[in-house]
Amino acid sequence: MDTAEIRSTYLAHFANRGHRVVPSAPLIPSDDPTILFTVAGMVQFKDALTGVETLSYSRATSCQRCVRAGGKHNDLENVGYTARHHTFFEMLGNFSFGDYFKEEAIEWAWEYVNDVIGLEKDRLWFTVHPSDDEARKLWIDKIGIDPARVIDHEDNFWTMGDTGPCGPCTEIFFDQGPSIAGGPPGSKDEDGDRFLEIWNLVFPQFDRQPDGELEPLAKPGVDTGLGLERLAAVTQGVDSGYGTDVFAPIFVTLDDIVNRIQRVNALASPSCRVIADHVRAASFLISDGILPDREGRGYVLRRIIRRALRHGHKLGIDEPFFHKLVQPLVETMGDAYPELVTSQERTTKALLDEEVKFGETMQRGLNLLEDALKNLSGKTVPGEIVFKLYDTYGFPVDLTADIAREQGLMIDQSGFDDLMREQQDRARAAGQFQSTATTELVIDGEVDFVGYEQLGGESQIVQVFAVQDGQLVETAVLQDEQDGAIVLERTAFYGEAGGQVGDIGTMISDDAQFNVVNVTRSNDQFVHYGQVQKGSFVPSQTVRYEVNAIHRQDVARNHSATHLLHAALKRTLGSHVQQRGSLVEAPRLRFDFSHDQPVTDHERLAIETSVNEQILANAEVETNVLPYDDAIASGAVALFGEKYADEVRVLNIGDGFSVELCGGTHVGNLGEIGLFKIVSESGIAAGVRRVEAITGRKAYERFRDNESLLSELSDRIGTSDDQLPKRIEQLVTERKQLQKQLEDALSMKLRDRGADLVAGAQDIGELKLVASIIDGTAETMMASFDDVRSRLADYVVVLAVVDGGKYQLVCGVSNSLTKLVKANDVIAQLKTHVPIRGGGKPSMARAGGTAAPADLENGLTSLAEWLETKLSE
RNA sequence: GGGGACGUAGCUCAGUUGGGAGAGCGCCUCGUUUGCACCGAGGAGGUCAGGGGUUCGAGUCCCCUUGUCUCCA
Repeated sequence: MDTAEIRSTYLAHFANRGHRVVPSAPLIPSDDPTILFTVAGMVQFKDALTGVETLSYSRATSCQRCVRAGGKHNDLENVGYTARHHTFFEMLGNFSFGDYFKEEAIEWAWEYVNDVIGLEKDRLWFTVHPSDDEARKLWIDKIGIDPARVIDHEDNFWTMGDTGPCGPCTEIFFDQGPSIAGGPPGSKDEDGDRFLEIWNLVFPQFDRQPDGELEPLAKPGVDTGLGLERLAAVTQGVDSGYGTDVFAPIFVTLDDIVNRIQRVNALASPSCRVIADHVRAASFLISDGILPDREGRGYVLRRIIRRALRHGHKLGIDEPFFHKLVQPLVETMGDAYPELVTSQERTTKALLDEEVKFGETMQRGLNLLEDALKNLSGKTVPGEIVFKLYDTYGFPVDLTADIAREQGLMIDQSGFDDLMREQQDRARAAGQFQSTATTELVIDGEVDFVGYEQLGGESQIVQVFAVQDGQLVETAVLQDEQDGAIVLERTAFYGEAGGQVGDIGTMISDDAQFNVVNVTRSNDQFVHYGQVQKGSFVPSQTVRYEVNAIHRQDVARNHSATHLLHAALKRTLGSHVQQRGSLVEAPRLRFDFSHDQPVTDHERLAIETSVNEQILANAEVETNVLPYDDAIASGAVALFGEKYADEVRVLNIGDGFSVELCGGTHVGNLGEIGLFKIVSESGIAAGVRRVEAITGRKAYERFRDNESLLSELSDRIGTSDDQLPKRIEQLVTERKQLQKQLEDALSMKLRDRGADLVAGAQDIGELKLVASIIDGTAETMMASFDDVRSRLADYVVVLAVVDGGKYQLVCGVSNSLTKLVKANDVIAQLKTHVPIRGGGKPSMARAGGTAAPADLENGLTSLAEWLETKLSE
């Protein structure tokens, strides 16, 4: 049975048993910061399994793409050396959210492996948790398994964390026969590949308390995971996933590449297996929006790619090859994963780029290593050097060892390991951020939101809250001048969501007024925060509410503009652009998105222009409410990390320019935005850029201010606006020329001064002493200094200028004399007369200070005498 | 989230307890030569990533910002 058939028969098997077939979630978990990647089928159902969330169905089945290559679930190092580990694999699963339990789960699993796949009973083994009599009984009595093949195993207990849902599990193993080493589960040889775990059925039935107590869960569930590659290997009679049909075209290509260099059976070569595995992980990660990067998920991806490249290098491949494997991968998996096909070009390019980049890193590392080895004494390369090459320059440790070995050297592995451990400890210690457990207000009921159509109306108050000690507390009456919050039956106020801030406005009733300053959501209720202006408010009271229309309109402009910006970014920079954060408020908008380099001026202009063209075209903003699946099928953009209801609101802005799911408030026609202007672009995290922009009134104000700034500038310079750049250019050039002329003139003048200074030199024995305070700056002093020196053979020259109340001194001694007199000694001598500081080399020294002129004069005069005694020593 | 390294002329880079901003290639002018990186002489080109601090003096030391490379979580 080929892989595609296993996939489809599995999903059909469970669909026939009332399961909703749910498509594979992306590899990036939408809203789970605790894991790097989707590591199992249950990841997308976590909230449903724990009862936090209720779905419209209680049974689901899926074929989930998974990556285990970083964080807690990390199989990276094992890949290639065992038959069963993959960084990328597909997990078939069926799930019950408080619906069926052990009996059905075990029965249906058995029907699948036995009836559908046709695995022989006497090749299957089972494990259960020692405490789980129920599961053991089901296997033996209901299914009729030989009790000797149902093994108790302490490990068969699944937990999600230290607390929370957990429960026993039962596993199905397949015996691949005596030709492969290994023993049945529970035996001492269980780590071998002979007995292959193919399916794990987990039964979350307890809720572990902080004190360790296991409390029975009200609605126990089922969560199973069947390894697709393993089952395919078993049914196809091969000893590992690498031998199955999904891998075949990859190995054909790989065989072709490698066998140009050496005779290798690619399928049996660990290096080739690593490469074949990693191209799947890398390609799927890239198609799910990740790019090789320095941090986080992107870093894990980079490690996967570079590990593959290193194995390619080991095989003797010395040119980019990895990207060539994308094509054969798409051939086998493109049907099941259409996103692979659409991203094929992008994936190939990303891999090729990374290959080139890694080549540069390797070359740089080789140069550094060569230098380090040159200066090495002894036979061992110190751990610090190995570590530095790896840590700072990314040069693989095993490669360092290879090169060292070629030169008869060893590397200090344990020294390296120590440093590595320090690095890990440091990072781990710093990574433990405290959980900010804020007590959130939870309010039941659902508000009737009429804010899309109206800005005002009447409603009854449901609840009122007062602020006490910084917290909201429900109260019977909200008094005059009190800060608090009001919950209404019906409202037009938009509650903060999706990056859009809450509305502001007022509530009025008879003699009372409440100013709303913010509105947030609690479940399906809206909480209107604010202050009582006069009177008081109580539940059941009827109020007239009024949203501030100007604020609403400013926000709407920015929100619609945000959608246009998002679409323009995608069109201009590429489809890898994903929204990473968004803030929409009245004065401005802020949009964070994935992009791995700064946006160039040119791109920025193109984006801005594109948005403004849409505004000028003034299309009507269309809103439709559709079933979620229909909306996605029609190409609407949904956001990672957002949960959507079955019915969603789809905004079509600019006749299809931007089609996005959104619950926010928008303008009616794009022209209302007026003008869109990007005011800043910056990086906020690795691979994440931030754009801030303004629209409407703010954009106009900015335009107006810039206009007046411009006319002020042109007034000052005395030219028209459009001539300003040219005129400034002229002025700058002119200034440069004048400066140069001035310098030339000065140096002409100083040449004469040089002659004068030499003429005034004192003879001290064989040498000439020049010691003078001259006019000019530190800069011109150096010119004179040069000039004087060029006119003399054996000399001591000291020149000084006064510049801004400070002295600058320079002292030079001809090389012929530095054995007798050192320039820094001259400075030291001067220090005894004048409070200056400085120093330098024997041939030249510099100093400065804030002495009175007379002191300096005295100091310089004293030098002649000092020199004479010095020379006579 | 925590470390390490780097940013100097158009390009590749050097710059040693802090003391006058450099080399090679490229470019321009002149000369010589005219077949394989021609040669010789002269010249232009720099906010030493940006900002702040310490200092008489900062490319060099300290802090911040920004960008690039890299390891770890």
